[in-house]
Amino acid sequence: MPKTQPSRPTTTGEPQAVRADIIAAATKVFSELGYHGASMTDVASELGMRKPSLYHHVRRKEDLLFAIHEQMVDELIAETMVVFSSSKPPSEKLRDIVRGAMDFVGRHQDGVTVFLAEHRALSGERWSEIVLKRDFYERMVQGVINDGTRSGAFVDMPPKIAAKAVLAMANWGYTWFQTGGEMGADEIGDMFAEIALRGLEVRPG
Amino acid sequence: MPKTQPSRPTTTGEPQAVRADIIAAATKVFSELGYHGASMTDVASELGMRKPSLYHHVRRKEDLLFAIHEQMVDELIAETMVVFSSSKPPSEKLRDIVRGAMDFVGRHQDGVTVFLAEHRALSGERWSEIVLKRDFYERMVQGVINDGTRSGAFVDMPPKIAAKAVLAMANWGYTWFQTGGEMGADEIGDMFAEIALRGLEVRPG
DNA sequence: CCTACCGATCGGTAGG
DNA sequence: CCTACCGATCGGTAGG
Repeated sequence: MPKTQPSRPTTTGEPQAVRADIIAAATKVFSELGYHGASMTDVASELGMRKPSLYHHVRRKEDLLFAIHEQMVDELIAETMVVFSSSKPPSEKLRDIVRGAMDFVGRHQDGVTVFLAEHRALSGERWSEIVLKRDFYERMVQGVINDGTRSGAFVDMPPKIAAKAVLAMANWGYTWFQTGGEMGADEIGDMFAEIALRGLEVRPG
Repeated sequence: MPKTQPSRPTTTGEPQAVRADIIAAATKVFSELGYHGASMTDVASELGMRKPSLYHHVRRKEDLLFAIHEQMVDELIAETMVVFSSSKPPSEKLRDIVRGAMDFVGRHQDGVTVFLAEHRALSGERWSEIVLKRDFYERMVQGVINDGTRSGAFVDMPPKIAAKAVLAMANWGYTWFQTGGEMGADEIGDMFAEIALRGLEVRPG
């Protein structure tokens, strides 16, 4: 009795869904065990397949790590660009940025965990590529803060330090935020934005 | 009948300097390569010895990870207890806490990196032990914020969220602070404390 | 006898 | 998508 041929011996044109599933599985597994603590067998198991089958779709383990990083930073930049390009005043832009950052952490906690804590295994060139984008994001935030300072809305403080302080609140959320916990990411984002704005805004008094 | 006890590799009999050197080496190596990315050979090399010699002093790799965690959290608690137990008002205590936290990051950047990013490899029991101490530290900070809110000095905001926001600034510093950079940890700590206090204090106006 | 340390190798598992 | 493997390296330990 001859067995039926494999239904899908395609080598070109990987279906988008397959790649997305693989990245999603890798994101979950890497965030739980850490990049070096997770094996490709773990990722394959998450997908219901064996390691050699996974290697049919992925060349190297590091490629998955890079794909996760790229996905996260690209999406965060895209969302923040909308805010940055608006005609709102700096204080409202900063509020939207802090809210958006915390919301992003809530929506992509596993991906953010990998992005913020698992970059040491990336090659120098790939890490540089990610750093370039990450710095672009940070410069948008610094720009908003700088605009606020020059318009007299914010206190005079080095925009780099102020941006680090403000983004830290949301970034750090990846270590403790619980989906389905007492408070939602949106509520927490509102409070962080409140603290950040009170901390930076010049108020009459 | 009593026989002479063979000298086992006990922690108590170990010269303090040797153990301190080993923990220092592991801290450096783990922070650079990550716990799983670093081998015991790497740690041994850092000490100028071979791996089996290192194993004469250390039972398991995980013991080193735990020792680093314990050292960091114990020292941070000890330093913060002094501030917490003082008779200063909440706003000044919070300023000292933020300054102290950032200063701690500057003085122990490698150790803080391991403490904040490399805990997944700890066993459940040992991680629970660390979490207990970490939570004790956080409750001190929450207590200061709560005191400030009840005395009318701070705005009314959930102390847990406010503490997360304030501590995030310093914690996040482990990812970007550079010893010998433009600004010292003390200057950055002052600015973070300024943002945190402006963000939480109720000011007339 | 002790310590500190060595070269060699154990059972398993990593990425491929 | 599988079984069957590889060169290397992992954490940990043997005897001397």
